Amino acid sequence: MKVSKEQVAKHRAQIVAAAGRLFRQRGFDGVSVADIMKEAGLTHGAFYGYFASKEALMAEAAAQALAPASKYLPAEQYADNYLSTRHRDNRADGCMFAGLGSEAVRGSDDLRHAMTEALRRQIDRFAAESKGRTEKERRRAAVATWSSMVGAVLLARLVDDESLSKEILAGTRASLSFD
Amino acid sequence: MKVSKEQVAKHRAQIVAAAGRLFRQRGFDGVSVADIMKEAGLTHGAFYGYFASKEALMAEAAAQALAPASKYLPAEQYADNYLSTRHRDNRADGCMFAGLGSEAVRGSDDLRHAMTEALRRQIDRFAAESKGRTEKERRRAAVATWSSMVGAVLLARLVDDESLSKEILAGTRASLSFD
DNA sequence: TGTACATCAGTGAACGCGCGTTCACTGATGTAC
DNA sequence: TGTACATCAGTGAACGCGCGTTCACTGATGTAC
Repeated sequence: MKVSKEQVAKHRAQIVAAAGRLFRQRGFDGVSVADIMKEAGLTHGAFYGYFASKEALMAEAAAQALAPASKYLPAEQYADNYLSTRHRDNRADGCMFAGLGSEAVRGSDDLRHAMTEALRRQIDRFAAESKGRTEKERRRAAVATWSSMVGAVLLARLVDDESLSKEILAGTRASLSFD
Repeated sequence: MKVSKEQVAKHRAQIVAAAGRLFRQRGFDGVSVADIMKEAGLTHGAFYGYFASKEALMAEAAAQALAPASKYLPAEQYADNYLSTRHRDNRADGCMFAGLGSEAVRGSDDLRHAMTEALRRQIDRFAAESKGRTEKERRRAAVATWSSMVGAVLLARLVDDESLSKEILAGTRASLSFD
């Protein structure tokens, strides 16, 4: 049955949000269109009224999940949260790069582009709070900082030894220093 | 038709090697059992004479691809190679962590265990060549170094802008310092 | 404001396809004499 | 060393299944009068 325009907008947002969470939790290939639509409270048939393909939703869900956070945190605090066991254990709401990075490498141009733009924002942001006399030095520090944060969460999740996992998070956190 | 014992051993090695390359290149879900067997020069039906399941092969191929390199390189030189565009562009023979990390997180216990053991070896190795007066400090440095190297290759591959990609590799390389 | 009808979001069955896995069969290997 | 036969690695057809996607249909929405 037809549904009001407000419902349509709400349903679209629900689909994108559900996809963002499920993809991060189970990976792009680990989630079916039917899974996403069920999570959004609809049946799978309605999907193609909203998106051209699963691939198109992947790019849109990623762009949405990568949008800048509403509240800004200083880099020190951001790093504390990022390198926490809470983030490590909460893939569904966590970082796209650490959660879907190696799958996204093989993704569509749109997906990779959305991730590239988000990465640029992240580096610019860190550069503003990094040590270094020149802009070049600060960017260099920002790049290294962000690489190590993403790598650390990825490895901390991968490892099957809780104490090694914590060592990775804490060791990486301790090696970071901001302005 | 039956085949000699030498052939059997050779075929097994070919399957594991083909799987290691294809998985890294296209991801676990992007490669079928038939793809692997074709690459190994056999037909798909023979697969289950060698392995109990695709998942079992995933763990074995990972363990094999993670085995310590035959020739040892000093950390400085290892980092140069690791953070090169050559490594970035050669996923099939590259690092398992950067290539399959976010998929392996959702993998079998065996797969994750093989990766954990390889990670331990890598950290021990770097710790031996890291700066720091105490063993604790050297381990901390090694953890941070390895996190940033894995993260950098992952991000350098993901990005759709060649100059940003190179900046990630070079910026991360420049931030590393060994003993 | 009330009524008639065109629109179209959502449903659920159905499609074709590729996947992991199984299996009856084939024919070379390797063993027993 | 030569022959007869049991073994078993490899083949390729077939299986059931879940996937992404399509589509005829339904019925609530929203518009025209």
